[in-house]
Amino acid sequence: MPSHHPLPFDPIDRAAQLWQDRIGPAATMAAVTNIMRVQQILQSSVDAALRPHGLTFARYEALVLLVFSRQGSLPMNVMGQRLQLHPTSVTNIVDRLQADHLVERNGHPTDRRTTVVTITEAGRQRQKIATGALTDIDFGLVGLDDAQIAQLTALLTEVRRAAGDFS
Amino acid sequence: MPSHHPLPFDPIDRAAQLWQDRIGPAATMAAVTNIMRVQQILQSSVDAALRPHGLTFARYEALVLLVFSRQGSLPMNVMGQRLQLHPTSVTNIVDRLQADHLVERNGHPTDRRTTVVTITEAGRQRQKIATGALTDIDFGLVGLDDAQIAQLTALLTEVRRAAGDFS
DNA sequence: TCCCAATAGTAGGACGTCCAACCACTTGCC
DNA sequence: GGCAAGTGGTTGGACGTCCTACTATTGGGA
Repeated sequence: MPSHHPLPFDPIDRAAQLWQDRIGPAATMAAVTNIMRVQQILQSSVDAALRPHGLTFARYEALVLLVFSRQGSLPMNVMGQRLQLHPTSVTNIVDRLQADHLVERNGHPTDRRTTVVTITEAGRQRQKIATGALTDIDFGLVGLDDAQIAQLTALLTEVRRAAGDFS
Repeated sequence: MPSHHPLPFDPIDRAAQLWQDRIGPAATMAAVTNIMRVQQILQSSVDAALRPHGLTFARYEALVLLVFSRQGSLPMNVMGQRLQLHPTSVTNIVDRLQADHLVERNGHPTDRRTTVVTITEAGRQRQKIATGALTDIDFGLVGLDDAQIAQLTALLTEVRRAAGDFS
């Protein structure tokens, strides 16, 4: 969290009003700015909860993905597809998890281009602890009831679908 | 955009199902993951639209803030409050805008600790052009009608309020 | 069979964000 | 008046993301 004292007004709403006066319809701009800011808030909260456990949200997501996989292992390119990350981001994350002995890199038995990432027992334990820390703070998502959370998910899923994230 | 081919299924929804089976209620996790991913999509779209004009969304927002200010100038700390950025992020952004001759740094007349940032004429022109590029792509926000966009803004504003972003 | 396009992963660099630490200046209080 | 606490901004480092470029390997078609 940028740890600023809260403003006495909503800066996004104020910017939207000025935009409306000076430029034109501001609804889309306001929505996008809201997404950007809420993401930042959630990222901060989640990372703060994970810091004592030596993880970031990006690395935590990778651990969860591996825990959910059948063998506790996946090729790097599959991880990139599921987490929707650039190959270089996967390399970066796996580097750090490996340095922390939470995952291992192994060669693929038949395709020598492919690197298979396997979660270690330490990785499984770390993931469990981290999951507790995150559920304790509700992933930083505050202020909404169950119906509103479902509504939010539905709206954002529609955006992802329209953007061609999946079909 | 990570430029991956779209998956034939929604990876977030799949993760939520596994979470539900193995860990517990997944609604909050799914909502948070959706926000993270949609933010990433929007950031990519917006930055791609701005790249030909030598801007990023962060720098664009700073330019807009200055254009909207009365004198076209604001102290750095005020910029940080309005954009809800860490002081070091403001320094970084102003550095780059200044290197591009889109803003200037000046001393504050009475408080010598304070640095005042002023937009240049080139900055104003760049902002206009960039705004056109962004409105052309609807800020990357696709798939929602006006009512849904308003609904999304309302939900996210509530999250920001509950998180103590403003009062 | 052999070559070439496609695929998997990595290296290096840019960018934005944050934190910790630091210096300069200002303000408040004794 | 002077010192301590607070404020404003920068520097240096960590992290995650992306892009471009590169190597190694695979697989399909001439």
